Amino acid sequence: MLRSDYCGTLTEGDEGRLVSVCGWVASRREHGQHLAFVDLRDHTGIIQCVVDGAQDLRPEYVLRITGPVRRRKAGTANSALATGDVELGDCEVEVLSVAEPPPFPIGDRVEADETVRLRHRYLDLRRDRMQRNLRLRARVNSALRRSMEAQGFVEIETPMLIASTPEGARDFVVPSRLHPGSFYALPQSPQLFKQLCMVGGFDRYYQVARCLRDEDLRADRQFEFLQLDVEASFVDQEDVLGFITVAVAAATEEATGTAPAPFGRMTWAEASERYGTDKPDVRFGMELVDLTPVFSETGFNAFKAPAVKGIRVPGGGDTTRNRLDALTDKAKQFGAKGLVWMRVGPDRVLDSPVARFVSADEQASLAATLAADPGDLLLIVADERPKVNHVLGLLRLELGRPPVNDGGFNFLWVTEFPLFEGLGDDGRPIPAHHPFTMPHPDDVHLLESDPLAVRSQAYDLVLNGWELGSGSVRIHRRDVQERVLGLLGIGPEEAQARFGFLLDAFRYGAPPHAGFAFGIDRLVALLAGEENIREVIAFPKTQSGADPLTRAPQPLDPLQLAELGIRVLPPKA
RNA sequence: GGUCCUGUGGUGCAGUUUGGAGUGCACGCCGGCCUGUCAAGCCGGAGGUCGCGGGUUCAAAUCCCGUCAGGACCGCCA
Repeated sequence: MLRSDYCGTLTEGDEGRLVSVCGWVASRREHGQHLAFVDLRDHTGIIQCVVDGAQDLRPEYVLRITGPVRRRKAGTANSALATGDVELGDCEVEVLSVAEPPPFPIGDRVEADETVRLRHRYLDLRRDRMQRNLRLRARVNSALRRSMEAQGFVEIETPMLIASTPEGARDFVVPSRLHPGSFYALPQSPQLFKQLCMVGGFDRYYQVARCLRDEDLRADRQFEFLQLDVEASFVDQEDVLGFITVAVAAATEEATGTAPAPFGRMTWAEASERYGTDKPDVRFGMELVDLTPVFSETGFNAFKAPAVKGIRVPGGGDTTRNRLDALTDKAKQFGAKGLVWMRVGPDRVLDSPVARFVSADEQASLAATLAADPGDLLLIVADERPKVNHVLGLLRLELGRPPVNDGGFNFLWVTEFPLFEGLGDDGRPIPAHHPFTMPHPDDVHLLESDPLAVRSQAYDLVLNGWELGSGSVRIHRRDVQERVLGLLGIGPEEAQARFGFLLDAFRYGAPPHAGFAFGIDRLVALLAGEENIREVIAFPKTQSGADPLTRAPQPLDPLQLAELGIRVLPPKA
C-alpha cells in the first residue's frame, strides 16, 4: 500500500504522525527555490504539503508524499479546507506520474463544456461532482439491494441476448454469426423472464438489470439504463407498492440521511384532470381547472369544444407580448389549435385579444372559477379533453416547474391506469402498459363493450414530475389472457409465435404474480439534485447516441460484416 | 420527422442586435522574480480556420442560406 492515509481525513488528532498520502496535484504555490506548497487531492479532499521549491511539480502530477502531520503556524490555518489546521511538513515527494496540462480545469470552480467533459471523461470523473454522484449511486444501489434481500427477494440474472418481440420500444439487435441472417435483441427489460421465474417457483425475484431501448435520448433517457426489476408471486398490488416503497425509502434515506415523507397516492384519472399528465409534479400548484361549464353556451367559437380548461399563473400578468406569443407557439407545438391568454387587471377586468368575444358573465365566472387575482395570467385551451389536459399540463411545467433540487422528495404512486391508451389505426385498442396487464377486477365485464373505460391494475411511481417506474399485476389466467389478446387482434396463432413460451409456461401452473421496475439512473439523479442522468452515469452517450470518448458508434470492418452475412446499404442520397 | 438555444486562442466568457483591422476580460500555458501561501503574488511572453461551406457587400465573428457538433423540448419511449 503506497498510502497510509487519505488526504482529506488528516486532522489535528494526527499531529506528529509520519504519513504517506497519494493523489493528484490540485495546485502549487511556489515561493522561490526554498519553499513551495502543493495541495494534494484524492477523492476525500485536499491536504497542503510543504515541499522543496526546486522540485518541478505541476497540476495533475501523481505524487506520493511522505511527511509528518503538523499543526500549521499561527495565522496560516485555512478554514475553507477540512484539513486546514494541519499540513505535511518536510515532505519527501515521489513523482509517480507526470501529467500534461488538462484540457479543462479539474476543480469544480468552472463549468466545462459537456462535449469536452465526455471526450476526457476520465478527467471529469476526477472532479468532485462526479466523485460525489457516482459514489452516491453506488450507495443507492447497495441500499436497494440490501432492502430487497431483507424483504426476502432473490437476485436472478437474465440473459442479454434474447429474441426480439415486436412490442414497445425499438430493439437494439445483435447479428448472429452461427445463424447468419438471424438476430438477437438486447432486452428492453427482463419482463418476460421474470414472469417465467414466477412460474419457476422463485416467488420473490429482483435484479439490478441493464435495459436497452433504441429510442431518442433525452435529459432523463439513455440507450442503456439500470432498473431495479422486481416480481413476486401470491401478492396483490398493495403488496408490490409496499415492497417498492420500503426499498425506495431506504435508498432515499441512505442518500439524504432522512426518511422521505409518506408516498402520496393518486389515480391516473385524477392526475390527468388536475395536472394534465400521468407523472404530476406536485411540488407546485397551478393545477388545471375545468371551465367547460362556464362556456357551455358561449358564443365564442374557439371555446365551443368538448372541454375548456385553464391554468392560473400567479403574478404572471406582466408577461410580455413576445413571451405570450412564444407560449402560443409552444401550445401549438404541443398539439393545441391555439392558446387564449388573459391578463387579470384591477377589479378582475380581463385584458385579452379575445375579451370582446367573451361575455361579461362568462368573464366573471371564469375569473371566479380560476380564483384569479389582479396581476395574474390566465391560460385557456379548448379541445378534446385529453388534448386539453396534455397541452395545459406541459404549459404548467413550462411556467411553474421549480429547479430539480427544490422542494424535497415528493414520491407519488399513480394507480388505476387505463388498460388501453386509445385506438390504433386498425380500430383496435393499444395496451397502455403491456398485454399481460391484469384488468381492474371491477371493469373486467367492460372488456368487450367499452375497452377504453377499462382500468388496469397498473401503477407508476413518480418523483417530482419524473416517472421513476411502473408495474402491474399480471394476467395469470388463460381465459382472461385470451380475451385481452383477442381484443388486441392477436389471435392464438400469432400469440403463440410472439410469446408462445410465456403462454406455454402458464399452462403448467402459473401463480398469481405482480411486479414493478424503476429507473435507478433517474432516482439517483434526483437524489443528487442533477437535472440530467448523464451526471450520474460514468460513461454516458450524447443526445445523438454517440460517445465522444470512444467514438462509438463506428462503421464495421468489411470482414466482420462478411462473417455475419451482412451487407450495408449506401447512405441515402 | 419537427421546434428552439449554443459554437470566438487550451478553459470560461464578452463582442453579433446596429457589418468597418482577431478588439477585450478572467483562468490556464511558457520564461523570470519571490521563504508562509492557499484560486498565492509581481514582471514579461506565446497562443486564433470566430465550428464548416456557400452567398450578400467595397468590407462579415456580426446579415442570409446550407451543413456539422452539443444541449433543451415535441413526436417517439408497451
